[in-house]
Amino acid sequence: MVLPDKAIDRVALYFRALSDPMRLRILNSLRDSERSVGELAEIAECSQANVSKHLRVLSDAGIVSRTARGTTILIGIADPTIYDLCTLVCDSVARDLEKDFALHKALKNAKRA
Amino acid sequence: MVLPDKAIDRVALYFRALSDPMRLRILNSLRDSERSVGELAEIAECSQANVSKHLRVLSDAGIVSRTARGTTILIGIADPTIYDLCTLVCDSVARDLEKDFALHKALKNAKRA
DNA sequence: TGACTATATCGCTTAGTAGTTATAAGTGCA
DNA sequence: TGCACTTATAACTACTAAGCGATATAGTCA
Repeated sequence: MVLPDKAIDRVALYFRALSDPMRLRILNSLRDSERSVGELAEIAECSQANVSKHLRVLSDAGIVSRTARGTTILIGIADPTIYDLCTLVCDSVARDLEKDFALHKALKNAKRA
Repeated sequence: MVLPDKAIDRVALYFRALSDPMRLRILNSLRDSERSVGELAEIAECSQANVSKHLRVLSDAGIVSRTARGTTILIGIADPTIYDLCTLVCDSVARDLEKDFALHKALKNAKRA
């Protein structure tokens, strides 16, 4: 498959939006319900200014949506695909960790022998 | 779902490995077959040193494997999951672009009216 | 209108990373 | 042993991004 450079850049940008622990924490806390910026700051244990910047990255990537609700802004998931992505990656990471663990165990056994 | 911080960091690292256009190009050219570092540098139009660094990032994330074959090193895909990921993201990006396009068209029509 | 609340943005510092060139390290071969 | 070839690393520059505090903006209510 040949992908045009622009598409590749776009895909890279999407992955980049998901490449920060703080942003993943934010997304994780949006699984069940929408939340205000303030709530997210509290949950993610992070300053409001910082959360706001991360939300900007996420909404630029089209992952997150904002809805003005009175004086607050509700943040929700615009693209549920991310949870499929995260599930895939989690599985992959888990397999990797198991492999590490198995290797570690094998080394320990080898040393004992 | 509550994820431990370490797991989140690991997932973020995985996404980060996929968040660079050059690395995506490299991975894209590994779809059909393994390739040497030199070949990858040629395909991706990028210096050998740079490719080497990108490959380090990819193999640290467990995405790519290296096999010494004589004097060269063959790079292959260790975790085919990435292609599922890329497909999902490509679809999502495509939807987004269509939305942009529809919006653009609507705006043009509105202006004309 | 003015005070209050919620969110976004600015300026700054620090850290990380993509790219470069030059060089080192490893392997196979004459 | 020394040469050619392939890959990895080091040192450097330039750029990007994360974090913080302070400030600006915008909506709501008295």
